[in-house]
Amino acid sequence: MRLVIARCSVDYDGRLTAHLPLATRLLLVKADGSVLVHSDGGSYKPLNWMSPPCTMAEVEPDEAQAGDGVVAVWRVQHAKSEDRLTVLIHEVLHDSEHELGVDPGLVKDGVEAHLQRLLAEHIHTLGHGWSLVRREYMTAIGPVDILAKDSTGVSVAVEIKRRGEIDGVEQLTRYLELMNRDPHLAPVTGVFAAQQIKPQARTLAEDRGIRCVVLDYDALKGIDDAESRLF
Amino acid sequence: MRLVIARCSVDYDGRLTAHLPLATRLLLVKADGSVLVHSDGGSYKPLNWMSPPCTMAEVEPDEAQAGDGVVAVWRVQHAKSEDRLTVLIHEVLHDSEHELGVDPGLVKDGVEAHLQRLLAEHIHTLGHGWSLVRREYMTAIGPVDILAKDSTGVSVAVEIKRRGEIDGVEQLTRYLELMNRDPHLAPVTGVFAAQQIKPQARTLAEDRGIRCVVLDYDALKGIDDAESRLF
DNA sequence: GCCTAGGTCCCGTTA
DNA sequence: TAACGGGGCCTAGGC
Repeated sequence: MRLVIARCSVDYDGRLTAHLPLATRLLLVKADGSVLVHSDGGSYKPLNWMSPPCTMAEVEPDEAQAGDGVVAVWRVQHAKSEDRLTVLIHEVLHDSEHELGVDPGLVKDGVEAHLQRLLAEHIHTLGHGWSLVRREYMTAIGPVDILAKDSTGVSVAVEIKRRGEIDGVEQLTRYLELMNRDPHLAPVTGVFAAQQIKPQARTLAEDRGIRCVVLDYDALKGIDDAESRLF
Repeated sequence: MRLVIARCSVDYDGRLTAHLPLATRLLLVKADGSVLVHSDGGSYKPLNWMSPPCTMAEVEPDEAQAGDGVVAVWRVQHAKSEDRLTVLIHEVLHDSEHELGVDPGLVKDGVEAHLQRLLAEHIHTLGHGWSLVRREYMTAIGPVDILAKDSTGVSVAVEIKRRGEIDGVEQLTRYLELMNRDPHLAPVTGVFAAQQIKPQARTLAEDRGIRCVVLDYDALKGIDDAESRLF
């Protein structure tokens, strides 16, 4: 990993064109050749960048560039597309190289998959006498997160989201339309379950007879922990 | 901006929990207090991070941590939530501070807004004799990108995307349903215009009688430039 | 302030 | 390989 602090201007040309005027920035060159251009604020997203696979070449400025005060030019070319990043360096304030090695990677917990597992294991939180048929129930247009039966034996398709928005309701609607055409399953009702449900999504869902349920991840995990302590 | 290369482990606890085992990484502390943890590969996204507004405190390791070889602990706490990042530093290999100043920011060209402007100005590329009614035509459920009239005077709602996927077709369908209930507008036909249209989206659109048009940004810009040169 | 829509989205998973 | 769905999404614009 190479770290360079430099006064520079940057141009990106590819899926769009973008330009950064002359200023002092961090240029970060990773071992795989990718380049990030960071300012001293904003978010984790660089101002500009080139993703791997790509190659970086440091070339001499031409006469016009040298006349403008450019001391070096970086050409970063993506290997599989026409995307190109050009850095015109006017002054180098820091330049260091570091050996990092391969990273063991990130371990996550608490995303949608966990919500789905927890809700499947405690399907009775949706209603007394409910039972799980299966998770990831396959249909012709994709998997339904959970298929269950209510206390009267009627099939229920459950769509789970961390944040319930309109496209999640559309997705569940497509599943319900399809499943209700299957005489072995019909009638199938719908439950839209999310940690948070946007007003537009709730309105659309209820307009279509889909029940909305707000999930509490910590409460579900609490039930899970309490039950596992019994064994 | 502070640049630290260190052997460290990192824990994030907030919207989810995540852990990075001990390895050598770049720790980047920006002027606004935000912290990025980068490995020597992957993408522009850090392995872990804390977004501003947040505060970073460097504290002494406790006895147990010191016994594990920890020489310093960074506690990065988000100012408006319970999100917290903890970095346990085992060895510092580099540590430098740099003054960057405020960045003048990025200038972009070629995003959806530009496509919309270009297509609105050259609406005849969709059909001979077509005319623009207006961009961002407001409806009860949101703005339609472009409302136009074809050569016979029939209203056309145009939805523009850089990449045309299924939810764009759903969006246009909702607009069309609503607008066709308005006797002043009906009948309204639909055009789904994008630089690239996914097969599933095309199938769904055509099944609903929506015409699909692939846009060529460079060609539209060429027309634009050619016309502007006439004046 | 919240909410919506777009992104050089990125990135994993799966058909 | 291409497409689809999720993200600690982030970020800009509208109300």
